[in-house]
Amino acid sequence: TNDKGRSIAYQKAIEALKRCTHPIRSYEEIKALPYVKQSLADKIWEIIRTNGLVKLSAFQSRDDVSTLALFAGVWGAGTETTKQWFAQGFRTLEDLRTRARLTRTQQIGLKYYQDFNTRIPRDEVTRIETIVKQTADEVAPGLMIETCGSYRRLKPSCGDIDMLMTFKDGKRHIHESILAPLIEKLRDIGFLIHDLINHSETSSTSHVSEQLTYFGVCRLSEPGSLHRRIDLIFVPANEWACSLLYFTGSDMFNRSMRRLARRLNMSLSQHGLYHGVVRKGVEKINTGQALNTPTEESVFLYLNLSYRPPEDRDH
DNA sequence: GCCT
DNA sequence: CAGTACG
DNA sequence: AGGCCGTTACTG
Repeated sequence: TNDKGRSIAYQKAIEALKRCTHPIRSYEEIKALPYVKQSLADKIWEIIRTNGLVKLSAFQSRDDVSTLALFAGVWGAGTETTKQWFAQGFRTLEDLRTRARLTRTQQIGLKYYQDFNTRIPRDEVTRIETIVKQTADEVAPGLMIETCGSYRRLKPSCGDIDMLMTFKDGKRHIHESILAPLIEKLRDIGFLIHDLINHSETSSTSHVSEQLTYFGVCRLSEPGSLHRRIDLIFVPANEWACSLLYFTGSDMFNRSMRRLARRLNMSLSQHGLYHGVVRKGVEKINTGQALNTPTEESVFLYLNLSYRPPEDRDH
């Protein structure tokens, strides 16, 4: 439903369950897990006992719930849009295609609905990575490129491809005129099929950061290859570590690390780690000072955390 | 829904 | 601005 | 009781 906080609580409980290595024998053992109390323990116990959950089955078979879940698979459509579509009487993807008013990105999201919702095997990500790196060597030499996301966390399959880039020579500045050719070349060789977000060409006047974002759709030339979501992010060298941290995730890991930073009167984002931050409620009175973060390890150190390699960052 |  | 997206 | 990530970034 709309309850954001509850959804987060459920996710935390799920992660706690995944972390639990020993077999669960009793109701009390469940309740002893972090983020699992009465309500969730009851539900988990029912799942263990009956191999299902009456309330969940009833929920999932509701017409609105299953339709909203279907529509949520369209990239570019979120809770509000899917609710609107349902209210307008649409029930199938064909309804959306023929009758719904779609934004440009939603049209792409719908067109490749099946492909985007199919996981990408590691070795395909590796092949895609190779193409981007080779092309970068040709048209924008001197880039350091790291494939992040679940790939860097060593997952056997990935939802999309996340590639982070900066100049090996930290003194060079990220600039549209250098990066647009890379996107263009990738398009020319038939690798990039569509743009979803292309900051490298529509350089906005308002952006203060040097970060450039490209979200698009790519496909390997081999017959039968699916269309894949690819994100290319270009960052200045001084933001490399925090960007690497951010782009590697997982999302829950990032959020807990940012919460910790906040508790320590610091602030952490993909741009950097700041200390001496003064907040009053939600707004910052003082933005604090940027800390020098040459490596991911340095960020862990500032936060008094022992280092965790990417494969241990699922939560 | 759980934590502080 | 609201909505959606990224990890 | 109030928070649950980011003064995150982009679209329309």
